[in-house]
Amino acid sequence: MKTLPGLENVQTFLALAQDLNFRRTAERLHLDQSALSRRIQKLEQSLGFRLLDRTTREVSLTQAGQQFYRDNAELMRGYDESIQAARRVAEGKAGLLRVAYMAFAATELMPSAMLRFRQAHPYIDVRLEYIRTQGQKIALANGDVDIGYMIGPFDHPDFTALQLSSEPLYIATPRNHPLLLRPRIVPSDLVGQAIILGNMREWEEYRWRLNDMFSGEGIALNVTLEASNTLALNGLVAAGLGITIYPESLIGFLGRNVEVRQIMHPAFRSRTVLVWKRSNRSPQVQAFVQVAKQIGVHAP
Amino acid sequence: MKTLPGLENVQTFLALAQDLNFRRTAERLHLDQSALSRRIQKLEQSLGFRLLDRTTREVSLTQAGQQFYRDNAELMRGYDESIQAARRVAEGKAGLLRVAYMAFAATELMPSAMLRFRQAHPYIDVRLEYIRTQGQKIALANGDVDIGYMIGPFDHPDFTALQLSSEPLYIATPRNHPLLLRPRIVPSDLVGQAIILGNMREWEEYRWRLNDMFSGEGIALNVTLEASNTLALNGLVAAGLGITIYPESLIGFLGRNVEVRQIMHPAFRSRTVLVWKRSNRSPQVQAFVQVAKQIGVHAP
DNA sequence: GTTTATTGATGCACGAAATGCATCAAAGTT
DNA sequence: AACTTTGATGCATTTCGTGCATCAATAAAC
Repeated sequence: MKTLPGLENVQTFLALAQDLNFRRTAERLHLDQSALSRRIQKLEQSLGFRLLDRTTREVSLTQAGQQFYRDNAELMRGYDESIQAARRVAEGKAGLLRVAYMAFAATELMPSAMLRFRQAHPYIDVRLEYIRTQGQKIALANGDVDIGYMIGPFDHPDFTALQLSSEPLYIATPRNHPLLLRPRIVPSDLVGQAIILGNMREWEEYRWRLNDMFSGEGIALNVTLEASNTLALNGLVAAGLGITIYPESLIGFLGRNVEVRQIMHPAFRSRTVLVWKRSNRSPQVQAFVQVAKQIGVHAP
Repeated sequence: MKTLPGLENVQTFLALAQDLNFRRTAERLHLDQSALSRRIQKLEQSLGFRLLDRTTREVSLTQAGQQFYRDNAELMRGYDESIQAARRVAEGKAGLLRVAYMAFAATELMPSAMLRFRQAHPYIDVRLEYIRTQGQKIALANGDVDIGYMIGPFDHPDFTALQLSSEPLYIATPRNHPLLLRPRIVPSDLVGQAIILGNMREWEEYRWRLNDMFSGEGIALNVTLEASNTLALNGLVAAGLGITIYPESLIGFLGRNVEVRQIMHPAFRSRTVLVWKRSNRSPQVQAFVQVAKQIGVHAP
């Protein structure tokens, strides 16, 4: 391992960069001004370039100093977090696991995995967070969460994705809808049907997938109304304004004023995948994957 | 600024954690074994928990030590990079800017912005990378790139998105196609047309957007064939197997054996947005945005 | 224009802290 | 049972960082 220059004094530099005044900073660090002056000199010398321009009257960051400050302020925050993470582990908590989930995993997959996970690993702290599929990809890449339940498929070299379920889709209609008379519903039955869906902002990924399924069958997805929440969606359907399409895991949460029928078609399914960063080899993640994969129902 | 414990000795710990042997590591660091032993003791003491289990015969990382090693190996890599970045700045290079782009920005937007950027900021190194929209979101979040041209719209609190262009879509048909007889092409003309598109893996975002436009008009997007590259796409269209849909910026790259017509509809357009992390305030990014926004054609 | 106050840098003596050497106890190997 | 290798520890030595006093440069005050 190559030894990195100046590491000892980075904190000192950061403190100085904050108020750009040797005497004040020195006082704040309970240090003599001369000592501070020399620390910075030493840091600059070991780096090989200047971080600060100093006249006898004022101090300012050089371009390089600004760059160095931005980067290292961030890194020191990261170091602080790494200590806290390790301390949690040392204190018997086997660590922290941050799990993201979206609506389709919220009713079955996530809760039952969580139940078994808590039993198997009571000392791992779990932090749950509701994030939609698109946001999860970003949160995972950022390291804001460790693992996420999202709408699949998801394919990316930096991530591992494990398909947990593939559930059929259902239509939800008003109670007296003509479609209910049919013995079985297939996609072509939906041609020309007025369809009500959640709006793009909230349901982006799901709607894209639906669009894809429909166009795969050569059927226009005729969205006549959008709703921003599930209650409104249910109400609009019950009132006879159209039908909606729900994955199996959510139909239990529809009101009794609507009827549901499964769409019988191999492509009309919603897949849920568990995704984590390939580089994240923490035991918490591995343990969770182990548990979660046993919960997967209707797995591929 | 709170002072962070143990920072001086983290590198030493990392070196030791790599071969888990005090004597060998000490030698590698040109240090006495006793000194190394004490450094680690001191680090552990300042952290308040053990990092290593040591018997007189073998050394192993504790759980906390593993966690600490994983996190800090990463951080030290980051520190090394921060030095190099600052050094580049110090050497007169005004820094490094990593730009990602996708196909639709590759012909006009990105190259002309790049031209003007190099003239205005000759000392900023630019690294260009071809990444598709979905991958860019992840690369941005990871900090692998600074800024990206992607298919819009894109809305996320962590990012700033600037719409640069909104270009019309065109159909590309074989030379003798009946649609060419119409005075103008509107979306409803495409009902029932056999459409050939790039496959999902490569064209995911574009296809989703197309799906969305079509379903917005209540038209089925009837994809009869998929191709994995542009040449094949062009060939299949020319051979009369169907038509394809291209944004304006790419029609110049189609062969002479196909004809193009603009789709006349306000929603049938492709938007290109420039996206960067809101937290990334580096002057390179700001400078690039400044230049790129002046290039934007047909801006909103 | 002179004085005064404040800035960061520097010479020097001191002291804390890290190092190297020698040695020890523990544990596997022969 | 003798030997080797492991990491820990006591102690003398050296290194290195610190505080104090002071300096030169510069801006503000008079």
